[in-house]
Amino acid sequence: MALPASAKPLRADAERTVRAILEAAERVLSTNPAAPMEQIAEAAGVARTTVHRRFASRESLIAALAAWATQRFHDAVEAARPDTAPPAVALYQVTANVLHVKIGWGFAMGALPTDAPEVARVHAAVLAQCERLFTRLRDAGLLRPDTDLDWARRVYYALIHEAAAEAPDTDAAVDTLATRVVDTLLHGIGTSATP
Amino acid sequence: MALPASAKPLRADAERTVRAILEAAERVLSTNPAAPMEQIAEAAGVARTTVHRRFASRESLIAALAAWATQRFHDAVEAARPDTAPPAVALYQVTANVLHVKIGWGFAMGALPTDAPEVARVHAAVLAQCERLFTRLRDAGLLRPDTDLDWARRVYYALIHEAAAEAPDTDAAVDTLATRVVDTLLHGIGTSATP
DNA sequence: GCAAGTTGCAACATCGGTGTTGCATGTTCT
DNA sequence: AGAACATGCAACACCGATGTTGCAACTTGC
Repeated sequence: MALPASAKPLRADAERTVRAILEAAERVLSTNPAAPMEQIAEAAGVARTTVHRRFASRESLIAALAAWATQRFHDAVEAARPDTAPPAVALYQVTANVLHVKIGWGFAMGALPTDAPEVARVHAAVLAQCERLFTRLRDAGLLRPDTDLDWARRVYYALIHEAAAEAPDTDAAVDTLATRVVDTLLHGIGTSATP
Repeated sequence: MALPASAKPLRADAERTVRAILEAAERVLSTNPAAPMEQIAEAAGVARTTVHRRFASRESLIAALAAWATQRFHDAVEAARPDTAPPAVALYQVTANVLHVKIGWGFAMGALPTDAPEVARVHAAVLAQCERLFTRLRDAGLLRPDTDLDWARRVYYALIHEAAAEAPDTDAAVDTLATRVVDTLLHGIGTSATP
């Protein structure tokens, strides 16, 4: 309906504007989800009417933001080849890749109602991917045989969410965070092994 | 300013209304933080004007909701005697108590801007309490000596948040969840001990 | 039972955000 | 250079949420 991408080949000029608006929306809405269009426009360095020209309604802007972030999310997971790489490697790689995206698009990825079927579909796909990866990890003996995979997945998501809150987006920083996330996920923060 | 408690001894009648409104606000706002006062009033079974009579503005309703939940939060932590009980026991007890409160007041406790100094103060106090408990756990040899206490605390909060998402508020269910949270916090979901 | 307090209802004023239009001034692309 | 496109600006209509008031009917507490 109001999808700006793949509808008409936008002029280079306008394309930059769209990007600026999406990035501004991420920044502004992450600190105040109810912020008016005016603030987003201002943060993007454009007039309010321009925002409305690119996104018919506030709703469609939100939808586009969600779609954009979701696509990046999906790409980040796929790039780690979670179905074919050795499970331990895949876990680390997925973690690092997703962290990289989530730093900078955290709001759009997390605190956004995914009404759009497009977005929900991708999220479901990634969820299934995650489920498969965890199964492979369990079969490889890295997770306890009786692991509740749903709980495991939710803990994993939560740890990534927490780690992403520490802003820096350097490659080194991302690797440090990913290491910490994977280590905490597998071993917790305690000293002893599982009883 | 707009604190309905301890200002004037409200009539039993009105007290019930205030409670109903706060509970309704929790329910409604948790599914839609931007929901209009009308919906909250409807959910509470009162007229919109009544809500305005008890809470001068939307802002003050939010503030009262945050204050109410924060108080319960604080009480839940204190009831576990985290400074005097054996650290392992305290950890479990705090977890169970907080889970009990967080199920049912999750929105007010988590997704609420804590502008009020009252609320911020209590949150800071609980945070310090948590820090002390984790130090005691570390000194008791239950956490690795090199543990990043800030990361540990954030993981702990995140796990509680996740666990609280599973609605049931039975004593048995809370104990099951608390066990899972503590176990995951200390040992993660992997098989082997820390390398 | 009576006074004080509480609620629902209807009506009103107000405000801020949303979305639209027209036009003049740039910018892009070929 | 010229056509097509993009943007800023100003003005407007509109809507829904907020907050207020007055009054009649009811409940609570003593």
